Amino acid sequence: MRIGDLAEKSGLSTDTLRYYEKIGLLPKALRDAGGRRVYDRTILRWIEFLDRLKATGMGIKDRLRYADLRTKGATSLTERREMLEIHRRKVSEDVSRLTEMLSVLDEKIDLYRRMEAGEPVDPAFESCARTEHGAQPVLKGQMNERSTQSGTRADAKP
Amino acid sequence: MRIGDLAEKSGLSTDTLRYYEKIGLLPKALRDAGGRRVYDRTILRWIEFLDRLKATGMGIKDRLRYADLRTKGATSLTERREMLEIHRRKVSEDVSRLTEMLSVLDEKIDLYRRMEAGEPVDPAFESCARTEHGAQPVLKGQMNERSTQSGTRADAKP
DNA sequence: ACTTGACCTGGAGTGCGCTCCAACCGGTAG
DNA sequence: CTACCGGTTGGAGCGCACTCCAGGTCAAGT
Repeated sequence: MRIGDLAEKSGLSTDTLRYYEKIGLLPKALRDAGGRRVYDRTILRWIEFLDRLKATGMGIKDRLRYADLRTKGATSLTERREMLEIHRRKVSEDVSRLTEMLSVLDEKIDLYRRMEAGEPVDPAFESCARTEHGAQPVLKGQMNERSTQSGTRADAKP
Repeated sequence: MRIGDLAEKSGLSTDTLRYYEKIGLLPKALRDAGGRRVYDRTILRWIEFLDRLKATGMGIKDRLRYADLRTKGATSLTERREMLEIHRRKVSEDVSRLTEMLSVLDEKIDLYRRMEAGEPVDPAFESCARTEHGAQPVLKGQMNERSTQSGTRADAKP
């Protein structure tokens, strides 16, 4: 399997694969007679796992650290487990944050929908979708693009 | 309220606040006699919401787009709602991905724990934690830092 | 009057994570 | 033989999202 095939199978570009090898995320590939990288399919598991780490917010440095530990074999098991546990906690926090956001979005989408329908939405307004509220010029009129701002300051950056 | 206070209350740095204003995420602040930015606490809601969008993976361009729509008032309600709906879908997908990862991590952490305890873990090995498997040099010996690699290849760089 | 400190500006610098490029090489098909 | 494809390298460039800095202004405290 050469780099092009691996790229196709892994979903990463050949550039990215070489880059990952360069920085040490991927082990240095064996070469064929012509100096071209040759891969065996087991690398796909590792790439897939790396990808998952990345997709769940682990930065390159930590992935690198993990990759490095992995090359050290069984002696690094504990450290790797600890890294995964730390990551697990982060992912779990992310899930909470995102889930919370889902309901904020639902409230807001619903609010907007009601406003679009012309429903009077005023009292609960702020408490209901306790985030920012759509628009500030409730008093319509004088609301062209760049109106509401620039108290002092006449230049700034035309 | 001046920029320092806002920074403290919002958790953003003064630099970031000015940067956000420069790119248009925040409306141009009013100025006091001395040319210093003055904020009123309502801006905090908006910042908080922006922060949530960011924390849930919305890039600056989209936040900017949303901010821009917001300045247009009620006429942009539908577009804003559509943006939020699209974002909602993304967030929801992220939750799925992260949740999936949680179980992958749990399996792997558990596997590592069992390996640390010296339990024989071989048959289910690959299928159980169907990702990469910890270490390849099961045959220990000759495993110093940079051993396992560089089959062909003797030069490479100089 | 002077110092301090918070603020102002434009612009340069940073770190991440790729992505693209020029210039070259090697194997195969026509 | 030659064209072409897919690989090789080192290094430059990019987009994002800040972050830092020099050099300056202003207002309030001692």
